[in-house]
Amino acid sequence: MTLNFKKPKQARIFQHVVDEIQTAILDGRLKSGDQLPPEMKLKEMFDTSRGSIREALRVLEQKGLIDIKTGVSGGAVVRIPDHSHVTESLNLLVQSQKVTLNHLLEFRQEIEGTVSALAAKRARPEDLTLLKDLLKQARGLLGRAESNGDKLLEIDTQLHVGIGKISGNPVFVAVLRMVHENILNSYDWLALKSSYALNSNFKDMEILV
Amino acid sequence: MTLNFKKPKQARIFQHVVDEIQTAILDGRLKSGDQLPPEMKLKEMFDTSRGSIREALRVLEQKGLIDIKTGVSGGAVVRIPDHSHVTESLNLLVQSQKVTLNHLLEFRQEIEGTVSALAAKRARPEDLTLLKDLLKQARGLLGRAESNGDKLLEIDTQLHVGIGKISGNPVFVAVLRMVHENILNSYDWLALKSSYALNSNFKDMEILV
DNA sequence: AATTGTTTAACTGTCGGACATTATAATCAA
DNA sequence: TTGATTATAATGTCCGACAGTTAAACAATT
Repeated sequence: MTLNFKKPKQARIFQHVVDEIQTAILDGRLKSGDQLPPEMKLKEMFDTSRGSIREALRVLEQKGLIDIKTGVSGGAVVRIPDHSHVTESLNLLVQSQKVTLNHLLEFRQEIEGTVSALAAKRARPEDLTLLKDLLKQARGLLGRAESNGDKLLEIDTQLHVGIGKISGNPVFVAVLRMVHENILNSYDWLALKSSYALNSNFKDMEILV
Repeated sequence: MTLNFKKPKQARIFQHVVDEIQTAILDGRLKSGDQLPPEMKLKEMFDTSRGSIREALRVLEQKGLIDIKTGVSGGAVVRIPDHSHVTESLNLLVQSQKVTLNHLLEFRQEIEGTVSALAAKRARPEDLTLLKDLLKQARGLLGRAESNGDKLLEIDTQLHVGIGKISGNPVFVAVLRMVHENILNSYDWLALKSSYALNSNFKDMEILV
């Protein structure tokens, strides 16, 4: 037995505030778009100081759970959480070289293989025609290989995330989005536009169409 | 074109402090383990108030870039980055997206299949013996099926996340952790201890041992 | 000499008050 | 109606004070 004691980590008031509000958001008592009370009100509700409330709000903001506006009728608004914050924290790992581009590519490769198989079982006809169309566009752009990098990127994203959607499992969508965006971030994409990467990029989708 | 304007989002001092310190960490001027100056010193260095410094520290802490200790010679210490914060924000994203337990179970099933295959290719002998031992313990506990739920959970976690580690790809580890934690959250785990779920729980590991 | 107990001081944690800045909403003018 | 002006409710920022925590230095006890 390695005797794994954990330090109690001194309870801090702002942390309690964070937990309360976060729980309220996650279990639906606060829905996205809802306004939180102003800081002075929160300060009273939690019986604490404005400073502690503000520290809690900074954390919730960083977690992507609220947005904050200044001015009259401003304040904290519960946010629709999107993938951008996950992407950002994965990006931190990439930048600190804890995760490499190869890790990301390998992960995407593997996961797209399985999700494609799933998607194949569940795809409706209109899904397939959409995919087929996207693939056609992508190949067209690849053939020319000039200025249309932006358009290609857009289609690329739609393809990679699209199969997640077709699979019907939102967990795949979230994970695919996160990885995809980070790959885009760390790629010198244009330099590799005509390389092997793009030619094998859509490999897993082929089985679908 | 969807006309994607972005609001300037009013520069805030703490945000500037966050950016400066984060950049210093990411480009290596601050290495993990390094101590940041105490709040009073930072307040002078950035020519601002202690409150703004503290808000910045809360954000950096939430991002997983620093740890903070109280007491003499305490303060902010640059952290070894790990995947736990990716896991946490993935958790938030998944939890806020109407994900069902079935989605999670399906996702885990699929991803563990692929990651196991990867792990099989890369496992060193000591990895295998460790896995084998864990499996043995798990089966032992399952056979008895009494009080040792906690111990079983611990082994369960080590198994599910362990193959990610063996695969050598930290992205898998983060994602596996996320799925595992979320499954534990939504389960009335104890009620299902002896059900199908646990018996097929380790299926994908079998190919390894 | 090696524990155990005590004090010190350098930190973070918390509070209250004040004023600056921002941007909505109400008011008034054209 | 429209446009400019003003109030005002909120966040953003600063300061000063004290409480709580703990590593380290020191003293006492065996």
